[in-house]
Amino acid sequence: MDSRAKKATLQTVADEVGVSRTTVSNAYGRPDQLNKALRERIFEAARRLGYPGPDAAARSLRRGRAGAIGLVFTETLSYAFADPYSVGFLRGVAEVAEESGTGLLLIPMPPGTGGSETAVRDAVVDGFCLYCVPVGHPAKELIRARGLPLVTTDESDDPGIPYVGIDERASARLAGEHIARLGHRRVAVMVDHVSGPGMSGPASVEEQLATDCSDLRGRLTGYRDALEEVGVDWRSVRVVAAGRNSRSAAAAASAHFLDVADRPTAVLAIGDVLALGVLDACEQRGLAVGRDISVAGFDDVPEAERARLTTVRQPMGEKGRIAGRLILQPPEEGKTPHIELPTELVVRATTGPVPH
Amino acid sequence: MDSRAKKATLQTVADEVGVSRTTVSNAYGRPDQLNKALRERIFEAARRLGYPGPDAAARSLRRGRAGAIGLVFTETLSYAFADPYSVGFLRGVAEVAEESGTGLLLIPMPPGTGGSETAVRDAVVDGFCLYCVPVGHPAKELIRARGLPLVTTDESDDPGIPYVGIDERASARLAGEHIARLGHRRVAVMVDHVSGPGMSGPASVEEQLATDCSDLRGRLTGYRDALEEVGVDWRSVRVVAAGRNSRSAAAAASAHFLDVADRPTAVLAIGDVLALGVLDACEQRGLAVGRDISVAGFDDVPEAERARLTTVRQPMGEKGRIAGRLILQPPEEGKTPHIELPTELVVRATTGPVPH
DNA sequence: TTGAAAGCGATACCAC
DNA sequence: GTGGTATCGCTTTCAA
Repeated sequence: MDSRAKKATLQTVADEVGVSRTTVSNAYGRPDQLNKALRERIFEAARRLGYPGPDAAARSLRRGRAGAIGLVFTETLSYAFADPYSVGFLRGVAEVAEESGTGLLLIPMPPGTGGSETAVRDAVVDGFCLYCVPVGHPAKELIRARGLPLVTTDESDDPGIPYVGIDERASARLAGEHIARLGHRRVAVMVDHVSGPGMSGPASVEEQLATDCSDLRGRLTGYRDALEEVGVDWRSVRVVAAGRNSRSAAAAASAHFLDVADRPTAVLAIGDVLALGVLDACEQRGLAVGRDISVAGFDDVPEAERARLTTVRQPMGEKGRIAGRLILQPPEEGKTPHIELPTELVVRATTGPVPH
Repeated sequence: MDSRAKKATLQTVADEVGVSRTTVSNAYGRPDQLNKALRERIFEAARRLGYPGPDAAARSLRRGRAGAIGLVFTETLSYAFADPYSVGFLRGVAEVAEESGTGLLLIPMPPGTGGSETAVRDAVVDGFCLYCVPVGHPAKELIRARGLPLVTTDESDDPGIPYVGIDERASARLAGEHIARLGHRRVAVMVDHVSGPGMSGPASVEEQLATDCSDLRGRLTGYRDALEEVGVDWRSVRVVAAGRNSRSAAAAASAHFLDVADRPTAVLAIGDVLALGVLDACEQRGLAVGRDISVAGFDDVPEAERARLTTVRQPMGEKGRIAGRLILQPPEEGKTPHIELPTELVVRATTGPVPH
C-alpha cells in the first residue's frame, strides 16, 4: 500500500487511474456518466490514496449550493433546546429539511455577541431562518446583506422579510378573555424578561413597552385588551419577569405575587414553561390550582396536557415546516409572505371561577 | 443609486473604491490591517453595489476551516429533539461550540437512507460527532473517509474512533442490583426497539442480542448480570419493545406485562422517557408505583426528578461538552481516547420492596 | 464516454 | 499599508 500522500486530491486520483479529473468527479457526483467498472476502479484508487472524496467547501463553491439551512438564535443554543416550544419548532424545520437531504446549521448569537458576526458570515448555507431575533438586532442587517432567502418567525418587524408566526395579540387576548369571563379582576402576568435578559422581578408599564421582542409586546397587549375591556386598570396588573424562560425561574419569581397580601386570583403566563413554573410554586404553597387560583399558559407544549394546563395552542411544528419551505423554495422576488397561523384556546383544569 | 449588478464580488468592490482585492478582503477579515476611513469607504461601496460580503464557501475553501461541527443522527432530527436525553447532550456540544463561535450542523440520517449520503459528503464542517450511530452503519465509513476529526458517543465499536460515553453494562447493573436487593424476582424490561425500529411487543433473547446498538445491548446485559446473580432466569424476564422511544409508545406497550396474570413486580426501562410511559400506564390502571409495582429508568432526565423516578444518572451535558472539545481540539494522531464518564444510581420514590 | 480549459470567489505570501 | 501572484479543489460547458 502506498504511503498516503499528505494531500490527495481529485487530480491525484485521476492521475493514478489514468483518467481526467472530470471522470473522477463524475464518479462521485454523477454515477450514470461512466461505466460501473471504471467507477469502482476510481473508488479503489481513492481508497488506496486516502482521497477523502470531493471537498465539501470546494464543491459548494463551485455548485453554488450549500445543502444546509441556517437557523439563527439570539439566545444560547442550550437555552433554545431547553424549551419544548423551540424544540417543536425545530422539529418542524428539520422535517422539511430532511425531505430534501438538507442539513440544519444552528447559529448561536447570544446577547453579548460580536464574535458571532463571524458565525453568520462564515455560515455555508442556502438560506437563513431567524428564530426569535428581535427587532433591530445587528445580525439582521448582516444576514439580510448576504442576500440569501430569509424568513423570520415570531418577530415581525421588517416589512421586507418573509414572516411566519401567529397573531400574538389576538391569541393572547383569547386567554385574557377566558380569565376575564371567569370573573377574575386581580390578575398577575408572568413573562420571561422585559428589558434585557437576566432581570427578574416586577416590571413597570414603561419597562414592558421597552422590550424589543415584538411577540412579547403582542401578548402583553392582548392580555391588556381583554382585561381593560372588563374594566381592569392595567397598572393594577402585576407583571413579573422570571429572568429566564425556565420553569424553576418562574417558580421562584412567583413569590412576587404569591406571597403578598392581595394575591391575584389568576395568573397569565406568556409561555407554558413559565406557567408550569407557576404551577409548581402554587403546589409548594398548597394552593389548589383551578380553585384557589387560576393559571393559564401559552403555546400548548406537550407537558401542558399532562399538567392539565389551560393554554393557547399554536402550531409550532407547522410554523417550522412553513419556515423551512419558505427557505428551500423562496417565493418570487418582490413577494414578501406574511403568514399568520391559527391559534386556539385550550381550556383544561388550571382555570376556574374566582374563589369567594 | 447604481442598479446593483447581478453579481457583485470582491473585485467589483475593489475596482469601485480603487484599491486591490487584498484590501477589500482585509476590510472584512482583518480590520486592523487598514485604516478606519478606508474600511468605511469600502463598506459603503459594498452596500451601494449590493456586495453580500465574502462568500462563505469560497472563504471556507481557501482558509481550510468551516466553522461548524457536524452532528450525525441515525434517527430523524425530529426524533432526536424529542428526547430530553438527546437535548441534554446537544446542549453540551452547543456550549463548547458557542465558545468558539462555531456552528452546529445537524445531519439527519434516517434508516431508509441513501440520499443522505449526500448530506454527509456535502457537509462543510471541521469534524463530525456521531450520535447513536450503530455499529456498521454505512455512514460511518463515509464519514471516516473524509478524514476529519471524529468522535462517537454511546456506540463504542470501532477501535479507531475516539469515543465518549459511559459503561453501559455496569451502569445498568446498578439499577438491576437495586431492584434485586429490594427482593424483586419477577421483572420486566422495557426497551425502545430491538431489531429495527417500529417493531413493538415482547422480544426473544435472540432478538435482544440481534440489535446493532451496543448501548442497548450493554444495558440489557447489565440488567441480566444483576438478575442472574440472584438466581433469576433471564428467559423468564419479559423484554418488551415500545417500538419508538416515546412516552406514549411505552405506555401502550406496557400492556404486554401489566395486563397479564403473572404481572411483574418490577419494571426496568432502558431510558427515562420509556420509564415515564410505564408510570403513565400504571397510573391508568390504578397501580401505586413504589408499592404495588416498582419502576426504574435510565438517564435521569429533568422530568425524572419531578416524577420521583428511580433511575441511573449519566452526565449527558458533560458528555456533549467533551465530545465537542474532542472535535475542536483533536487529540494527537495515533491516540484514540476512549472516555467513560461516571454514572450513579438515584433512588427516588418509584421503587420499593416487593409487595406481599 | 472522456478530456481540456475556464472559472467559482476568496485569501496568503511577499515584495514594494 | 498596498497590490500582484499563486493557489484552494472542484464542476461544467463544449468538443472530440
